[in-house]
Amino acid sequence: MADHRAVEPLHHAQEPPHLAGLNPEQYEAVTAPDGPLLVLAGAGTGKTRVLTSRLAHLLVEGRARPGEVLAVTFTNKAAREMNERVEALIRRPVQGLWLGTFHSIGARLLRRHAERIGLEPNFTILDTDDQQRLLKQLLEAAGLDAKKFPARVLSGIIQRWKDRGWTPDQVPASEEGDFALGRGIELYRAYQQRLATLNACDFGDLLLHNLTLFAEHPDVLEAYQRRFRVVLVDEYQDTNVAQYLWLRLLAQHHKNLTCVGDDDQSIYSWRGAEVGNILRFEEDFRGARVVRLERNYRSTGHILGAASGLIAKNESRHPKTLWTEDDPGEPVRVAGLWDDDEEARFVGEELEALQRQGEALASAAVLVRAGFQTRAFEERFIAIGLPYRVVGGPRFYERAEIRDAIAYLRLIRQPDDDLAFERIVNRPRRGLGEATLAQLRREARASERSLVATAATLCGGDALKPKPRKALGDLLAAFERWRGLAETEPAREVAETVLEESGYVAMWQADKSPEAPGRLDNLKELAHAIAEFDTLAGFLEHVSLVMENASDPAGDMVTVMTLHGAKGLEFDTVFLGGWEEGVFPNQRAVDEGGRAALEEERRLAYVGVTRARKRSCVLFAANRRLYGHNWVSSIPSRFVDELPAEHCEFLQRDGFTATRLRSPGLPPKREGDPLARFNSAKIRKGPVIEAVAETVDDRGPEVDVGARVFHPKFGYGRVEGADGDKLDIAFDKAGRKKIMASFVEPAR
DNA sequence: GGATTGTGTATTTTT
DNA sequence: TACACAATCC
Repeated sequence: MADHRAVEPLHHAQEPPHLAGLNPEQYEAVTAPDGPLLVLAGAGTGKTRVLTSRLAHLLVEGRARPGEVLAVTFTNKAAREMNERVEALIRRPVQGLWLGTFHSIGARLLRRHAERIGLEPNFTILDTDDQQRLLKQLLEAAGLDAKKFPARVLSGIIQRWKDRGWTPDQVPASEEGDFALGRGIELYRAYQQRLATLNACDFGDLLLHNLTLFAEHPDVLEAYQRRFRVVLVDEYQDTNVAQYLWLRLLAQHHKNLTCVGDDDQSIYSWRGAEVGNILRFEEDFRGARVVRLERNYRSTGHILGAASGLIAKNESRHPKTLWTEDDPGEPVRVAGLWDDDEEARFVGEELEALQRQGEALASAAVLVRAGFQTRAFEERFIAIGLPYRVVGGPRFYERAEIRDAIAYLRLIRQPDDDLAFERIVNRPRRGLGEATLAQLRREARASERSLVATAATLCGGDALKPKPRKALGDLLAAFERWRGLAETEPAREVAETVLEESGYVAMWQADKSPEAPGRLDNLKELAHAIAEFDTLAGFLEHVSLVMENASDPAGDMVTVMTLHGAKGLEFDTVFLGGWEEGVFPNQRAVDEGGRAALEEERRLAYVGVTRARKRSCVLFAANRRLYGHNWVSSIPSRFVDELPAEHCEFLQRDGFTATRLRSPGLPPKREGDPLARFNSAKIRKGPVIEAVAETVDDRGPEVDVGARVFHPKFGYGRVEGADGDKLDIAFDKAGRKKIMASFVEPAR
């Protein structure tokens, strides 16, 4: 993203900093008059720079005061960066901007007007874990089999509905799939009711409730419409329908909306993002000006050429051609290897070579499609003592101990937070088990009150056995005490006291598992973070909306992460692992999303290649270990074939390490030239992962994973895997089943 | 009520 | 393989 390189100035030296050194297109975008503006900014063309410069420009020119600017991003990081850069450009702090993520601004608006839609201003923001817990309860209450209908799936369905801006009443009946026997919408409604009772929201609600608020209270909407003279949006290609509607409403009065994005980098459709939003911009906002940024300041000619050739295979896109005045540089190297271990070894050796040439490890990254691929690299890097860091994984606030601690704090702030209560009633163990809890829930439901309120009543009577009654009473008394404390003491004091007195810290101190010390450290870090906040409320908001992984890249190390995680970043050298059919493009994505999903996978490939400034290296392996000891053989990704040959260098066998150590039994013995298979393999349509040789039983007919099969009762399906002589088949109509191989025959 | 054993599942994850 | 969750046992 960062473009710090000097560009020959178009205008003269007296230009203010926010206009200095812009190329003509950037200048046009930054200085464009009021009105809808779409900046189509290819990878590495200075997108963030344009956005921040425009914001600075509008402020400096007095076209808007800070309080009249709404600037939205997707990530906190982007928001922070934007703020810093604007301040750097105009050389003073800016206060009063509405600058933040969609979610944080949605929450801010919602807290102001919560009562208008039946919430209290101190509503809790639930995360995914809470959501699923709640949904699970609802599924159970509805008498549905949690195995067959996992809360995780329902949560996904509801989120997608929310992404499209649908309240339960607005979900079209045709959208009701077969989940939960066609009771999805009903469950969605029940879920929303439950949230309202809990005075809680999930992430999707932060926007959806805004939409409801605006629809039901035009006065509120109008106030904001008038207020926001300027609306700026980053990564517009990633907006979902709800966000689009929200923006359109807010920008409607002044119609002064600037959206920056790149349809070729839309990689979040599975999270509800609609590429259509950016493709349709000119229709949606009449008279919109469109500026294309096509001059790339990041990558060499070969890298750009390879990436452009690849992305040109997509049909749904705004055509654009990136160019650079840079040298062609090194061609993109493409290497085929025997298996994932060898792939990792190859990368390790390359990194060591780079290091010998004086390159910093921190300037290199290994990018993969999915998390499981990082393992081979990690093992190899550990083996050769190469410093690395894996970005991603569970976030700080998703860790169990942090969530527990936060549940205590939430409960102090909002006694009716049943989810928080359930989480910590018995952590540490207080002898309040399932039986007591079930009784509590029953009573609570009957009296339509929260668990804490019910518990208080129950402790007064003799419905509970003495032991649990005492334990529960003590806990409630403790909370009363802590709430009193919270009135006077700073948030950090409160948190520390609570964690001590509740026995929570002691619980981990007593724990002898190897993770325990780390967890205690995390709790300390949490307390440290709280110190920055005056109020518990402020901290909790921060935690649910902002808090990120504490990942300080201390020292010189290689970054290993997923392609999704790499968006917006850049490195001198990038290794792109696992370019095999099935892995990348990911089989499941293609199965579920068809051509559109394939194009998204291709965009992901494009994002990957364009992360590199100087060197890009694409890798694929003939054999790969999936979960433990399942080996799959695969053929190179079609994306490998789509890389224009004139920008690539295909490494020959000589480039590989010839000798290998192999653990017993696995995988298929190497016969002849491993590349021979690749060279002869033509990308085939249809099934892509060839076979799970080890797991298909000899007695049954050999059926390839990925094969289409027919079953007399369940109809057509696709073989997903094999276990002995049973095949794991995903039937088009009947769902996923394990079937004896002899019952099916190849389709057609 | 708590510990233990067994079973099923396994993309991507800005908030 | 690894992990989460549920059924099962003490």
